[in-house]
Amino acid sequence: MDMIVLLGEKRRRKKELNGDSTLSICCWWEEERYPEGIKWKFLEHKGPVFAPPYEPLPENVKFYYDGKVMKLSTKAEEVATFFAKMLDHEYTTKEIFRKNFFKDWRKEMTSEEKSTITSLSKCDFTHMSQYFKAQSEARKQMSKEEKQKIKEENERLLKEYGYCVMDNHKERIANFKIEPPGLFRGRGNHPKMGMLKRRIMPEDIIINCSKDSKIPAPPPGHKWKEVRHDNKVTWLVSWTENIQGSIKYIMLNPSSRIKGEKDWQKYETARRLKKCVDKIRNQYREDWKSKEMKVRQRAVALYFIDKLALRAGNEKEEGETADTVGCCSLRVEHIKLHPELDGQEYVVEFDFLGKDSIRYYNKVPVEKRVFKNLQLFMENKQPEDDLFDRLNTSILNKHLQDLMEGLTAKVFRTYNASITLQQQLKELTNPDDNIPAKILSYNRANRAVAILCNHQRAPPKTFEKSMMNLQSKIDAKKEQLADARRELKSAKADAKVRRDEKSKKIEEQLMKLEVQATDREENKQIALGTSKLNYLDPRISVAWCKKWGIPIEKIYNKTQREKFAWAIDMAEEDYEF
DNA sequence: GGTGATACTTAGAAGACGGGGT
DNA sequence: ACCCCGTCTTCTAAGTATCACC
Repeated sequence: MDMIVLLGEKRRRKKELNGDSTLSICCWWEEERYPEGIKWKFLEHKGPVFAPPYEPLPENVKFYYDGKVMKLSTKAEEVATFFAKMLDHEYTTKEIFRKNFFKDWRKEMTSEEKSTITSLSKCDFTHMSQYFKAQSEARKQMSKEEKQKIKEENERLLKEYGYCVMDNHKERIANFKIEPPGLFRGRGNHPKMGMLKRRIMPEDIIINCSKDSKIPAPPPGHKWKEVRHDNKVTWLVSWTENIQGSIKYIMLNPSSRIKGEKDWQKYETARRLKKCVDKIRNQYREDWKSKEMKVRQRAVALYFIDKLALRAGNEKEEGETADTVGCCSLRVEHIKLHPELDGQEYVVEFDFLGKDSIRYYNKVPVEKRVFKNLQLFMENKQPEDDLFDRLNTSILNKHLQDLMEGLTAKVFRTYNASITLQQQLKELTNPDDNIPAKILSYNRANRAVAILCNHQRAPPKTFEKSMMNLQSKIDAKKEQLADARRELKSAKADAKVRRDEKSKKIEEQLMKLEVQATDREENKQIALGTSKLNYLDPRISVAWCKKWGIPIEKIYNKTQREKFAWAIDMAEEDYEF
């Protein structure tokens, strides 16, 4: 595989540089890799950190039912506090949320409570809510020493539980704290919103570690559900969550060998797709003409996945989650066909909710054949029928596997994201620009990818204000520049040079602010982080930084540099995706 | 081919932090 | 010294994909 060749090449280069006859290994990416399936040989950790136990409210904090003070049992009170803490959120006004919450809350009540509390609308949590607000206010007002104490306690916890040993490395664990109990908040219109997420106990926990490691001890008086020694998986701890019945895991940080290697491999697969994407595109264009309906549907779906970077679209259990779709699960109601729209022919209008209930809205001119096929697929169907009724992700991925080893639908997103970044960087970088302007170009290239992948964010609540602030800074700077120029004009010859330098400096500052304003404005509803972290081959960015003399810190923050350490070490300025 | 279980990646929001301005 | 705002970090939900079993 390419990776192995690259590995050897890099080592050789390093060896030559060092004049070293021994092979010096310093990082995981210079190590030998395990055979398929084996994830580690040694794994030792301290187990998870549990959520702190519930602390009952002080006596003076009251809950009212139907206008009268009511003392709740500890269990019922705990669940009530979950609701009280969310009182300001619009969640708590939603019918489904209230219904689910009330149903689960009642399960925690004593029989007396159950018979008294029969209506959520008669419950008054405002005093409890005020108490929590005062608490968080008090936390902000804590003295330096108190804050320091908390910080030290967190550091101690991190030091003790935040790391594990996997083979020869001490690795950071991503999420060593067990999720605390609370009310489930789904995204979008989730049928289970408001349900009680129960407290996880040691008896729920499966520990995974190696036989010859020091096995973590359960909290006193408790037992683990199970201790196993499975080195075919990467997780350290797992438990089953009660809302969807799905399994949750404690795994390693992105900077770890096990995650980094996989990430690297992901980009190598995408690069292999680059080599055969033309062939695959020709193939699916041919398949638009197939006699078989199944093949045509597959070919049109693949075209969407490739052209529009849609997700695969697995089936979901109805009523268990928010109603969202991806490519294969698109329904007739999610597209509109326009033989002609705004002077363009064969336009498909997409409007559906994707992952996290983020809306995908796009009007796309397509080839005539695609358009005709879509008309065919929609014939005699109801709006709620599947658009691709002969297709699912399993069929699609099986086909992709035949086209290229390791090819799945998501590889197209990775490939198209990375190749777009590379192209856009080539197109947008102006060699004469200064560093801030070059970074604007980088962000614009990144933005092109985020738009392709439909990575949106809610415009920050303070967006307008922050733009205003920036604008007033710009105005002030302009004023300053005008002053400096007047001074320059009237300055005596011997002071001219000094004055000129001053103007230049102010000019540069002004430009930096203006670039910042442009960047922020363009970024109002776009989230760059997701593509940067998950879709863009980091070696493209590293190479770009090297080529133009941009410090890598301008592109990646500390966490990102840790995650992409392999790429920062590996990529040279001539790297090509 | 369908189905449920499992393991892993990808995702936006919320909360914590910290640096610059006053 | 404090506060405000942008950035970083954490949190955990929501996807993708594969596999065993029928």
